[in-house]
Amino acid sequence: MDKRGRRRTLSEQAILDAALGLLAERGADAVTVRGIAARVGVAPNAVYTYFPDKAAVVRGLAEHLLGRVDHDRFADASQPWRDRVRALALELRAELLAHPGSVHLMLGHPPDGPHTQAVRETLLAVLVDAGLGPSDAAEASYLVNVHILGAVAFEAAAPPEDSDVAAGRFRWGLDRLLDGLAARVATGGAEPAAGNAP
Amino acid sequence: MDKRGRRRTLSEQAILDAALGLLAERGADAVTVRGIAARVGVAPNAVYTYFPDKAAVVRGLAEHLLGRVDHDRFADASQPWRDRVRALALELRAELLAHPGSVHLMLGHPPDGPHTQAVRETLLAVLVDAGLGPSDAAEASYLVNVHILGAVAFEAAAPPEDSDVAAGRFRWGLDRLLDGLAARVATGGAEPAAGNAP
DNA sequence: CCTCGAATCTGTACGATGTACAAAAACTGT
DNA sequence: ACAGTTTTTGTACATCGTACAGATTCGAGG
Repeated sequence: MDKRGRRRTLSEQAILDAALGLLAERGADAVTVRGIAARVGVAPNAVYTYFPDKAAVVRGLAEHLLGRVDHDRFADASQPWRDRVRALALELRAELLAHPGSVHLMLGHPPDGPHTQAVRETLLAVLVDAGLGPSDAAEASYLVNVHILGAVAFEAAAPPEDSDVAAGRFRWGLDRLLDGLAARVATGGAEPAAGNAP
Repeated sequence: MDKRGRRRTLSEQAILDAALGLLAERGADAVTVRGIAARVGVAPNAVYTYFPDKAAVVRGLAEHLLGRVDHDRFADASQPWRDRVRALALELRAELLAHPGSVHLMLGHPPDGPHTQAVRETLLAVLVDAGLGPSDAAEASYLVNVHILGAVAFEAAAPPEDSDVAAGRFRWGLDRLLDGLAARVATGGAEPAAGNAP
C-alpha cells in the first residue's frame, strides 16, 4: 500500500461539519469556502484537497442532512401506508427546516449520493406496499418529493407570520395528495375521477 | 410640475428586458448588474437609479414573467374546473421553463407584485368555482403553486434525459393532486378518505 | 538512516460580483 | 445666464471562487 505524502490535518467530515455549523448559525449565504476553511483553521484553498469545488461540498452537505433520517421507522408494514408516508414527509420537512437555506442548496446542486437514493427507495417501497404499480409508485415518489422540497422552499423564501400556519398548509396539501394516491390505488391504475382521460 | 434634472436615458422596462434577455440567452448566472448595464450601454451603477438593489431587479423580472400569462382564458366558468386548473398550471410551467433559472430567482427572492397576486387570485377563483370553501380554496391554491414551482425547480436542477418524461411526471402529479381536491369537494370539507382524521 | 518522491498546505493572485461615495454632466425653470 | 436637481460615471472596497507555484511534511525504498 503506497501511502506516501503528508498526513491530512482534516477529514471530509470535518469540512462538512463546519459547513453545517455555518449553515445553522449564519444561514446559507455564510456557507462559503473561506468561511469553512477559517472554521477548521486552515487556508481557504486547503478545502480543495478534499472536494473538487464548492458545489461538491454543498452536495456532500445535502447528503449529510439526508443521512439523518431513520429509514427503519417507515419500514413497518403493519402500519397504514398513509401514516408511513406522512411520517417520512414530516421528518424530511423538519430536517430541512432545521437548517435554513438547505433547500436552496439542494435545489441549486441536486444531490444524488447513497443517502439520497436510500430515501427515494424507502419512499418507493412504502408506495409499492400501498398497492401502486411500479410505474405509478415511481411517479408518486417523485410527487411527494416535489411537495416536500417545494413547500419547504416556499416557506423558507416567504416565511409566514406564524410557523404553525406553514405546518398546517404542508399537512393539508400532503393529505390531499395522499387522497389522490389512495384513489389511484382503489381504481387499480385507471383514471379514478370523472372525465379527464386522454 | 417640476421636471428639472438630466433626462433618463433608460427605463425600468429597458433594464428588465435586458435582464430577461440575459436570463434567456445565458442562464441565471448571467443575470448580473454589470451584465445588464453593459447590455443597455450604461455604467453598472446607473442601474441603481431605477432599482434599489439587485434583488429588486430580480423581483421585477419575476413579475414581468408572471405578467405574460393570460388570465381571461381561465375565467370561463362553463369549462370544468379541473381543466381550468390544469391549463393554468401547464401555462405557468411552460412560462417558467422557457426561462432557465427563473425558478431559482423566484425561490430566492419571492415576488409579491400585482401580477403575482393576480395569478394567485385567478387560481383561487377557479377553486372556489369548483366548490371549495374559502379556507380550503386558499390551501388548495397554495398546494397547486407549490407543485408548479417545486416541479419546475426539480426539473431545472436535475434535467431528465427526456423532457417529455418531465412533462409526464408533472401532469401525473397534478392529476393526483386534482383527484385529492375533487374528493374534498365531493365530501364538502370533511375527511374524505379512510381514517386519518385528527 | 537518509534520501527521494508524493501528498498536503500556504501564499499570492486574478477575475467577477454587489454596491457605496463623490464628482461630472445634462437638463429646466427662474 | 444662472442655479438647482437629477442622472450618469469613475473609482474604490469587500467578498467570492479558485488557479498556480512553492514550501512543508510525511512514508517507503535504498
